[in-house]
Amino acid sequence: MKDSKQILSDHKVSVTNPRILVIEALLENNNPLTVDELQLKLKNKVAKSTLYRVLNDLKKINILNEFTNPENATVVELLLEDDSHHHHLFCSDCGEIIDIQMGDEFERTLSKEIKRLEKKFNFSIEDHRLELFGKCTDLCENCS
Amino acid sequence: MKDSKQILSDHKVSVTNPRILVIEALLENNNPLTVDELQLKLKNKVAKSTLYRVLNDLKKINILNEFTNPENATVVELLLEDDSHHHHLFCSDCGEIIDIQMGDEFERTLSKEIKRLEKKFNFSIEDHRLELFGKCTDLCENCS
DNA sequence: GAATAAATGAGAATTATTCTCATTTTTTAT
DNA sequence: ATAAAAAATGAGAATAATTCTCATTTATTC
Repeated sequence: MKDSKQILSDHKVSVTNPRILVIEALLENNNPLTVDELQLKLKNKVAKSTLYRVLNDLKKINILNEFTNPENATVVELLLEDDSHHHHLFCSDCGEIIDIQMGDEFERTLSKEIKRLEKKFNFSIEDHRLELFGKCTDLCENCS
Repeated sequence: MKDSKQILSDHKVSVTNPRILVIEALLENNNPLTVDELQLKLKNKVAKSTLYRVLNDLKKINILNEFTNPENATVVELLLEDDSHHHHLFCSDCGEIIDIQMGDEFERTLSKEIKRLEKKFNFSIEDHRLELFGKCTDLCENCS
């Protein structure tokens, strides 16, 4: 597993206990967590205000991705250098969020479309996000 | 312009003044509005609690699309029968949100990918959302 | 290791949204 | 058209998520 202290010093920010604990909690999970789930994992070890501050710190150094699930709860995940571009699949039954990669053909087609839209709307498009919504049919223990 | 009273009665819900005003405010704009912007447009005419209730009512009858902008503010737009499937483009300078349509080739490629992912994760995927982020370079009066 | 700078914890403040309930409006049935 | 019943509204209280404040603690620098 990656070294949380190393991650922090690589990004030239102070290495503190709350930051280490938050990064470790996020590293333990392969998939994104809601802030509530994260808070639970850290129970008592990091103050609520500190947790939010640390999340903002990690966003500032660009190693945290933040988005919302279909219930509008905030979801976070670590984004380390070697993670490649990915999207998310949400289960509306159990709330699970799965990281997905789209195939090359998809990303190529999307790039073409983005070029077209940039011209059409005179925009410079810098990023995109694709979210898929559905139900995990029998994969997960929460969904029957 | 569409008749807001008609829309409500077509969906078998009571035709009330706050609902009419909210629908009309949304009809006036082609692009989505944040709840704050909507509240401003309705200034004094609809109570805050009623506005939120009406938005929930419209969601229940499936004529309202709700999502969040990159600042996590709630954004809403009317979704009437003849509106076709579309996505959103966000300007990070002025906050404008533009409805966009993707070309057929894109949607075809996406469908193929979705089938692949359904098998891979044993999911039934029912919906998707694509969001593009960028800056409108000289289109808009707010962006220099 | 001392001085300086930065981060933390606890809880107050803020913001967005939902809830409560007495009153008003709309619908239904005559 | 009217009365009774049902549903929606307004005002503000309650709740939830997030940010802010500030005295204390912890990290960094030299």
